[in-house]
Amino acid sequence: MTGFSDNFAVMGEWVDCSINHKKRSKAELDRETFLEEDVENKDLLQTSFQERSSYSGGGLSERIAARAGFNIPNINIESNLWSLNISSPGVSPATLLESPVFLSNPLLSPTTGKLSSLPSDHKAKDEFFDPTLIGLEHDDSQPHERTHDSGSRNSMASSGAPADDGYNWRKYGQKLVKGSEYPRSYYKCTHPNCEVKKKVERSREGHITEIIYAKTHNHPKPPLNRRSGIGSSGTCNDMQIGGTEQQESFAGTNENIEWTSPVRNYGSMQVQSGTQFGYGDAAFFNDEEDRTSHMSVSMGYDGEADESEPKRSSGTIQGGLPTQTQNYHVHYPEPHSRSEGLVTANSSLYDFQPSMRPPWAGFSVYGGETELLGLSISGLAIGQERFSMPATGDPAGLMLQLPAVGTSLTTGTWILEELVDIQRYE
DNA sequence: AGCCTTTGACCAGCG
DNA sequence: TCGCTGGTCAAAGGC
Repeated sequence: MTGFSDNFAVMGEWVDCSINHKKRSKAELDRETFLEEDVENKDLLQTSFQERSSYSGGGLSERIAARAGFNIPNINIESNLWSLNISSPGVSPATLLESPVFLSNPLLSPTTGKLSSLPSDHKAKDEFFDPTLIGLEHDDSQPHERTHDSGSRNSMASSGAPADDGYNWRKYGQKLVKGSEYPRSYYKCTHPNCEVKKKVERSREGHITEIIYAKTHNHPKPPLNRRSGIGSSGTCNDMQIGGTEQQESFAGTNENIEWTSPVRNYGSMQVQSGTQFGYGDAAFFNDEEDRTSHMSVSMGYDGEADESEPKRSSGTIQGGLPTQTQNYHVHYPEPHSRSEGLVTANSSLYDFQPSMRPPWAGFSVYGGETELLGLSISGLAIGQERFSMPATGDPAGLMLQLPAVGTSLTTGTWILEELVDIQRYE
C-alpha cells in the first residue's frame, strides 16, 4: 500500500469538485498540480477505514492515529435517526445528501461535500474538503498538501464554527471533558422552539473529531444563502464538472419539506441507492422517547488492510479493485428500547491515475432483514479535473451508483454499508 | 442592534 | 457529604 498521500490525492480530487475552475486561487492550482503529479506516481492503493463504536470518545481514534499517523473523527448522533432514515418510501435524495452523517463526513459518500455541497468560498471549501477534517491528516512523512490551507482550517478552528449541516447553530458552551483529548463545544439550534443540540469535539487543528446530535429539528432548514450552502435542502448549487453541460433539477419532497433545485450538471451522473437505515418500526421516529435515545456515528480509519478486510466482508465491491476503501461506522449505543445498531458505511475509491481506471466508491449495507429500495439522484456532478480525466478530457458520462441493500432491524447489532459505485462510461 | 463566541460560574447526577 | 464530571447559564466582548 502506498502512503496516504495517495488517498489525499484522491480525496483532494474528489472534494475539490465544487470549486469553480476559473476562480481557483494560485495556492489551489499549485496544490492541484502537486496532487496530479503525485497521482501519476502511484501504485494501486488500498486502504481501509474501520468503523467502530466511538462513544467512549476517541480511544480508537487515538489508537489508529498513533498507528497510522492521522486523526480519526467520530461522529455521534443522539436521537437523530432522521439522519439515517434515508430510504423510507418517499424519502428524497436530499434527505440522503443532507444527512448529518454524510454532511459531516465528506468521505462518507461521494455525494456529500464533493458532490452535493458546493461551498464557493475558500474557507468553506477547506472546511468540508480538507481530508484532515475527516481524519485523514497526513503524518509528517507526507508533508505535501498541508500548508496552503492550514490558515483556513485554523481559522475555522478558532471560530469554533460547527460543521455546516444546513442548520444554524449557536454555541453556548465549551468544556474539556474527561477522557477526551479535545474540548467539546455545545451548540443549540437557533431556530425558535427547536431543541436540537449538538456537541462537537475538535482537535487542536480544528478537525472535527466527534459530533453528537440530540433530538430532531422540528423545522425545515434555513434558506441557503448562508456562507456555506452544503446543507441546504435539496440544493446542489452549481457544480462544475466540465464537458457536456446539462440542466437538470432535483425535485421532490423531504417529508414536509418540498425541495427543488436546479442543478447545473456537466456530464451525466446517476446515483442509485436502496438503503434502509434505521429500524423497521416507523413509529420509532415519531416517538419522543426514541428521540431521546442515543445513536453515535463514528468514522475510523485503519491503515492496515489486514485488519480491516475481514470486518468489511463486502462482496459488493469485489472485482472493483478499489484502491481506497473507507469504512464509516454508525453506532447506536441506545437507539431505543428495542435494539442496538451498528451501522457501517463503506466506500471505496478507485485510484484516479491518468490511466483512468473508473473511479468509484462503494457503500454496501448489511444486516438482518434487507430491503432494496430505489433512490435516484440526478444532477450530481463531479468535477472533470477532479477525476484526472485522460488527455481527451471527456467528462461526459460520469455515473455514480449507490447500489445498496438496506436493513431493517429490530434486534441486535446491525451493520450497514452502502455501496457507491461511480463509474465512468463513455 | 442583533447575533455570535468566549469563558467562568453554576447546577445536577453519580460514586 | 464531598468531589468529580458533564452540561448549561449568562455576562462580556467582538463582528
